[in-house]
This record gives sequence, C-alpha cells and structure tokens, in this order.
Amino acid sequence: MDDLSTQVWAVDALGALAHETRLSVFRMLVKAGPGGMIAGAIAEQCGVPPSTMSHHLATLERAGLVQSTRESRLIRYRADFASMRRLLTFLMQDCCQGAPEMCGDLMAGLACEPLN
Amino acid sequence: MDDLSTQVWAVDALGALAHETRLSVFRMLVKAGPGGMIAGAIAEQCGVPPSTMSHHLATLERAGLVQSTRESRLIRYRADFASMRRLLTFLMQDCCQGAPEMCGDLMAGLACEPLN
DNA sequence: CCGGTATTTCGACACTTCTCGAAAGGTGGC
DNA sequence: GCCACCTTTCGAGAAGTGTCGAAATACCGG
Repeated sequence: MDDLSTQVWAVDALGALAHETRLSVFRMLVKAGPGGMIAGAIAEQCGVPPSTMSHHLATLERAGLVQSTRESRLIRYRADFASMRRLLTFLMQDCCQGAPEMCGDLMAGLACEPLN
Repeated sequence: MDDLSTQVWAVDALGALAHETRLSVFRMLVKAGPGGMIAGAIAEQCGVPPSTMSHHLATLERAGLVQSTRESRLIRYRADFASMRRLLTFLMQDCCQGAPEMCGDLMAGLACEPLN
C-alpha cells in the first residue's frame, strides 16, 4: 500500500473517530479488548438510540476500525487493533525525519508498561 | 485536564486532520520541522487557492495542531508537536488496560530510531 | 410457521462543512 | 501617503453529515 492510498484511508479513519459518540465507542471497544461488545450494549451504555448507533458503528466499520461478527441474534463489535496501529504509525511516520529529537520525546510520553 | 474535556478536544483535533488537504498540510509541517512554512508556500505546494487554504489553516490552528506567527508581511505556520504527542497519547491510553499484549505489538511497530 | 427480540435500513429534516472569488486588513518600500 | 504584496474575512451556493422514528430484516424458541 503506497503512501497516497494510505493517506486516503487515514482521512476516513480520522473522520470516523472525529465524533463524540464514535470516539467514545471506539475507546470503549479498545478497553473491552478482544472480547468486544454486543451492539445493543454499546448503544445503551452511550445512551444513544439503536438506529443512530447502528449508523455510527457502520461508519467505524467502513473505516476498518472495528469488525462485526454475528452471534445468533446478537452482533458483536470488536476494535481492530491492526488498523489502530496502522493509523498511529502513519501519523508518526514523518515525525522523525524532520525532528528526531521530537520523536524521542514522543516515545517517552507514550511508553507504557504492561499491567502486572 | 480531565479525560472528558480531553476527549472533546481530541474530537476537534481528529476532525481537523480528517480532510485530505489538511492532513497533507499537517504532515508537510511535521516534515518541515520547527522551521515551519510560509502560508503562501503551503497553499502553492498543495495547489489550493489562498482563501481556501487560509480556512484550512485556521481549522488546524483552532484545534491546536499548528501555530502561526507573523513575520512582517508573511505568516509562518508550524506544527505543534506537543499537541501531536497529546493526541497520540490519548488514542493509546486505553490500549494497555484492555489488552497489554496489543500494546507491546503497537510499540514495536512504532519504534523508530533517531537519524544518524 | 409464528411471535418476540436484536439490529439494520429507509427517509426526511436540520445542521454543518467545503469551496473559492471578491473585498478587506495589515505591512513594508519608496 | 500611496502602491504592491501577502493573507484573511466575507458571502453564498453546493455537498456532506447527524439524528431518530418507522419499517424491514435476520434469527431463535417453541
């Protein structure tokens, strides 16, 4: 995937996250981990009508940030960690070239230890 | 700054980046480093009319992602690296709690060496 | 099948964003 | 002061996005 088409994708992904409700949902799913969450529970937890939430989840899925799987009558949504990594990588990729010292600071701030 | 108001800011910042032209500009400024670029040069390099570019630069500045300083007749724009770090930190902060193993992978993918 | 449950799709309205030419606002040279 | 230059602000039309009730779809238990 070349840089240009990655940027096109990144615009979609950023746009999907650029909304109060959708950003909350995505963070909620990241927190929930690989187990994800059921669509209805997501809507209820956010206090948003199911039809509205369905719209938002579709937007996130179109951007590749979440994935859905049907489980009988329920639909489970999970964060796509690979896409998340890809987006963060893309945002950082130009950082070092112009300002190596900035990059060091950035990594220091982001450093996080696995939970014990 | 609490998590809620950080999220409100993050929505603005993500929205500012969720546009082909603005994302290009921001990356261009990151690449340009602390020296930044003159408004006119940014517009020309992107092939966008000055008035349109001014609008986009104002959006990025309102979101705190860039800063402008007047230099006699010219106006210089610079990427705000602190805001960039803050945004990336915010996007990653929930990662470890739900999925420590994901976090390790993420950091591995992002690792970047300072240029020699 | 049939009723009930979970979710999405449809439709319509309000609201916001994007674009860019024209006009206005600062700034420096002379 | 006046002109030239760079940039922003204004204004208006086109296009896109968000919201949510109602209807449609998918699925299961009995």
